Amino acid sequence: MSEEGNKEQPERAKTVDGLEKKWTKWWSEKEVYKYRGKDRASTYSIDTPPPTVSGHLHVGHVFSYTHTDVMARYKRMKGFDVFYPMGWDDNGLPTERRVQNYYGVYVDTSLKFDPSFLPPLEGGKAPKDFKAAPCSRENFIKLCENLSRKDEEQFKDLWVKLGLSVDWSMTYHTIGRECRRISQLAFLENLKRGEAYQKVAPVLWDTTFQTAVSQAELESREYPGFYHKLLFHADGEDVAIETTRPELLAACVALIANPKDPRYLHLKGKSVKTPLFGVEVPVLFHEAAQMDKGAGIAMCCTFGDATDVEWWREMSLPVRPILTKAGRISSQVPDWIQTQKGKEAFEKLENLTAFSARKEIASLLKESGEMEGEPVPTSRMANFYEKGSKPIEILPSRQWYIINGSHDEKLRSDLLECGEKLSFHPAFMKRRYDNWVEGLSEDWLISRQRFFGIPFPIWYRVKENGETDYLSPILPSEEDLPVDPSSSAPRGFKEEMRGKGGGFAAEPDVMDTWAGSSLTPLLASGWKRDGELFEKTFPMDLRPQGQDIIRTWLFDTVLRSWLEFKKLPWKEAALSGWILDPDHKKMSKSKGNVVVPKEPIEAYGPDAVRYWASSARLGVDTAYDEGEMKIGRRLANKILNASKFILDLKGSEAELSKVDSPLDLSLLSSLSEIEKKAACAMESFDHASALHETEAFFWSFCDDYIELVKDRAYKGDESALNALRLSLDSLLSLFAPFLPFVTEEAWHWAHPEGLSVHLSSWPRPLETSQSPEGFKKAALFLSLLRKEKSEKKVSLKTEVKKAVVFGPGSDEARIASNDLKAAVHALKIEFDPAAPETGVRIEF
RNA sequence: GGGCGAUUAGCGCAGCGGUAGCGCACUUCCCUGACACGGAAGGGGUCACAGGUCCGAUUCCUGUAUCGCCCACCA
Repeated sequence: MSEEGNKEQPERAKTVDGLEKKWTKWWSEKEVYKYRGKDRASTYSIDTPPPTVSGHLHVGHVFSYTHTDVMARYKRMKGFDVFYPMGWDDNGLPTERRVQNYYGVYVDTSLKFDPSFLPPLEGGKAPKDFKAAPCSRENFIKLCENLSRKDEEQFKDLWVKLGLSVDWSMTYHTIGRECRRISQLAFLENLKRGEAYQKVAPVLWDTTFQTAVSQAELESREYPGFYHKLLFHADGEDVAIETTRPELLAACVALIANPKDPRYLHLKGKSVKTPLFGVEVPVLFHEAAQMDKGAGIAMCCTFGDATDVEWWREMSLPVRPILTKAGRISSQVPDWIQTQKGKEAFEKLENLTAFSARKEIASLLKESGEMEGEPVPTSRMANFYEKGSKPIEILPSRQWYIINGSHDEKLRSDLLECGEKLSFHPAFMKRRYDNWVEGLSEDWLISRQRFFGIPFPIWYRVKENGETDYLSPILPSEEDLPVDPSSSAPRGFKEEMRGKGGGFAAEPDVMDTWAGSSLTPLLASGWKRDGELFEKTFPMDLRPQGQDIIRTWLFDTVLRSWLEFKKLPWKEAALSGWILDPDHKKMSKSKGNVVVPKEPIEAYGPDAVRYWASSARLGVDTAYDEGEMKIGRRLANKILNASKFILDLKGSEAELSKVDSPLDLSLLSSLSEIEKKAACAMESFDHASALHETEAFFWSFCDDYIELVKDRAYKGDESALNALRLSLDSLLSLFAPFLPFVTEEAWHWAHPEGLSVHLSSWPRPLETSQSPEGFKKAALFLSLLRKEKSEKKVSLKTEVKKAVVFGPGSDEARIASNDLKAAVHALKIEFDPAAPETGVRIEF
């Protein structure tokens, strides 16, 4: 490096440390990632997954968001105006629970908004005799927004550190005013078109959270239980059934056997009496009764499981619910139990949880001699609400639904058609969508009996007798949205009329969190808010997301978009895999194996962490691997040092017309091949091979090409200097989507007054007169000569008399004759293409 | 029970109808004028198993096993 060189340029860094601060600031000041909004054709719009801000930061976040960012940066360099907003998901149960604890409050929907409300706590620990304070839903939402803001800062900090090229001026919140407005508006549109409806029906019910939940929120878990053999009484005989849920005996409405089962045919048209309670129930026959299960005859209760619901519905059985919403046996003896013995038995079960009632009834049955043998332990799969800790119950209640094709074959096939038209990456992920749509058995239950969330924009008339008339909803007009019906009155009513005869009552429920999330493409692109933006960005180009939420987020979004526009919400869906811990267990908070993303970013640098993430293909579960990050860091440092070497050479320029040496032209051809391969890989969402193609070429470029032309370059050879500079620019661009920091740094060394590398264009392959083969063969022979020296245990710079290069391919390497000679420090070089085998020889 | 994916060197992963690849780790050598947070070279694999198609299969087909995920099963 010359003295003059030092004066012209500030000292160039040798390692990547500290680059992120410099460039994140510069990117933000120069608005490098701003969406310019020219028109639809030049726009590439991304439906970014809004992370749940009340969750803790997790290295898995880094993984999938990097995949998206790589694509965003690639598209930007391809000349697209990238619309890449960020949303914050601050809706839903996790936030609700956090806010309750943090501020020491709970929601009382009967309260009105109090602008001067101050929560009793602000983080910290609650004192011993602390009692949470009630507040209105609106106050609660305000508190949530306060707390979420803090969490969002943390997330934003991470995203910025990681180098996500998000346009931060386009940020949205899922509990924000605009999201509430859009969610309510979209719901009212569904309602208007008859796609949303309410009904009283058995629903999946979580007794811990005391809310209805949807099919999509279920997960099955192993659950221990006992088979109990109960004796029902028929004329002159006992009929034994087996059940794992004897506590529901009082809710029994029938015994069901298979119509082909000879064992029970004689009971046709007869009835039996239940043990303990002496309630008369019919013996009925249905195909769904399995002869080989249990005793082959089952008791149908309202409701033990989905089969009970099926029987109840198809055979018009009565409803005899005995469980409360809290999951306890009700505290009043139901009127269908009429015997004194039965009433006494029921009283012993009152208010017990299902779990305790099971034990109690078993001992009652044993006492009365109506249970055969002892309960037999068994383990079965039971459905749980994914966030719950007790099995789901099925209770009848009034809920809101949105159609999803489960009962509408036309809609179902339309939705399957949507799946056909959407490009899934990787393609096999489509099967999960198909399976889900094909397996839907109920419409989407969207009402939740929670307080925090987006309220339904509905009031009901209250009849003169004080009963709420759910059949006559009162709807707000579009310009009044968002509304909270529990704190404001519908137009034409005074607040005093709330809950009174002739007045109104609010729909107390809130919407499923996915009801809001399923609208992210509408929310982000400004539907019913900014018509111009909407035209330019919707339908969106890309939905990146996790494979675990295909059945929820992806499907729900497709559904809402289909119902609203009869259009797909996006063209492509990119599904990232899981992050596993180094032992290949799924990383999760409960296992305590979560890595906080800040640590590796600080230890290895953001480019290194991005390198690890980018190395994994879409849809492939990937182990957390710091080794891979070390490689990324080494690559980033190498890029810096190779750039430094090239740019420190005197008089280096980047003009193709000045490159005339065949080897240099061949190198550029070889590079062009990589540019094509990388672009092709990127277009098919295979960022990992784009990166690895580039990386492999880059190492050969450093090890072989630079070594070959070093001598010429030092001597100021124009052709070599220009080829080096041209290659450098191209390589920096190829790496830019993956390693945004180090490429930006080196790019600015090369173009001190220039734009960001991220706004430069993706390299266009150059056509040169030389094929790539010459360079490849020269590199091959250089490496053979190096090997020869290494095996002869001499230093690479040891001077040798003669180097002989022979065999097939040696003719093509002739274009590097002088460069090879210089690189191996040979006084003379000879070629012998006639030799049958490829090889080299060195004479000392 | 149905579906989807995986199985290739000690580890992490590519690949592909024609002699098995990359990186890490390992061994040896080198502070060579971009880089020691570096470089050069080397050893290491019956491509899970069994059949089939083919001149030829790690690759395509069928089946089996193991692992992971999704759905169904909850008497």
